Amino acid sequence: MSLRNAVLAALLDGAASGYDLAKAFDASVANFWTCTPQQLYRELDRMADEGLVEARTVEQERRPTKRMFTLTPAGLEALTAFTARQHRPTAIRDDLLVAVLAADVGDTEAVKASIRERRQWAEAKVARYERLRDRLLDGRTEEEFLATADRVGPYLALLRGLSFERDNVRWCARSLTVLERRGARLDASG
Amino acid sequence: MSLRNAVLAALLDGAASGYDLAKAFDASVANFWTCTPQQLYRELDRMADEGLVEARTVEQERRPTKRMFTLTPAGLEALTAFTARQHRPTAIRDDLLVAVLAADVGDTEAVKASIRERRQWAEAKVARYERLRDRLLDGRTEEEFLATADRVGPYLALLRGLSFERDNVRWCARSLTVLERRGARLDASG
DNA sequence: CCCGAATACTCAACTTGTTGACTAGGTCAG
DNA sequence: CTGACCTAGTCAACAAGTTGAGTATTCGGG
Repeated sequence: MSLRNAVLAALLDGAASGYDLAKAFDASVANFWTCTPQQLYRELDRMADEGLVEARTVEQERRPTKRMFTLTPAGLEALTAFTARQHRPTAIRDDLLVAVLAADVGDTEAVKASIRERRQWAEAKVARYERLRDRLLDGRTEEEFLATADRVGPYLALLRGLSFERDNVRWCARSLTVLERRGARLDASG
Repeated sequence: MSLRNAVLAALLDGAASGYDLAKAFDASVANFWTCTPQQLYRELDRMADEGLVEARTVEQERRPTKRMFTLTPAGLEALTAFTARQHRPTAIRDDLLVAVLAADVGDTEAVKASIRERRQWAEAKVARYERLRDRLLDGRTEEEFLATADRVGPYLALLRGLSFERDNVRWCARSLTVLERRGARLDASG
């Protein structure tokens, strides 16, 4: 039910095709909601059936026909109702953490490699988010932006994604030093 | 497939019943993997079928009969194989963030209330994790613990949960001030 | 002595999320 | 001029996660 709300929120930025959303998600909503194209198409169909979005088929010159989706008043209402509801806290739900939990018993070297890889990925994500932030700010200071912008929600959501990934980087670095020091110690003693 | 690995990792701490796990999860694995009791029972049955865990039925005096599960060598092997695999990064996947994304358009007051509630919840979680950490450290400094402990994985995973919730608290506070200042400004101007 | 909570599950139905294969033209680099 | 990637989807099947109800006993509080 919540992919639905993420889609509604994404459509606040204007009309989009399923294909657009599949990629645009990556630049905005993906901070906190990922999905595959299939999920999007399915959900968009359902939402169209229920009148939350309107689909217009658009024929194109040298490209496949696409369907553009826009929010309907009913969709906006559903989104507002959603924002008025309570939201349950979530956990991180990350395979890497499960692997770290078992790192001492399992393949420690492989886990260390995974952490290194994750750190790099998170650093890339941080850089990406920072570019997005700069684009949103568009030369203004944060102060100015917050005073003048139409909507601050997307900025706040972006900040959460940014600090999450920064935190990931820090944690990866810390975990690596711990596991490496430990490896050295175990080598020396046993 | 990953609840499975979380269960295997949880069983590293010793035998447990489904019911135990349903609660113990909250104290260790829940940092990064939540589930309902039903999911656990179902998964445990499957794992028993596949020989990853062994179930012993234990009759009790004044309580319902329970089944205690222990890791089998095959289970340990499966867990090791899991730690050797690559793990995909995850997003936060939090309804509250979707609501914040649409906060300007939706019910802003309700979203602010949700953020306040979430902040409190996260603070409670931080306190809980800190108690757990103290119990793990058991009077030792972190340095000492890392040098002497059998397994450091659970500690590292705990640290990730802890910093995640601290980050949540900070973000909630920040978002609240932004939304409140904005509310005041909008009231004054229009 | 009764009510509610805790222990320890089971069964069934449902919604979400994932995976893989398929269609079919357009564009661009080598 | 060919092969790989991009656009813009569709269909089907499955795995994972959620929700709600039901069972049967025991313990503690008022």
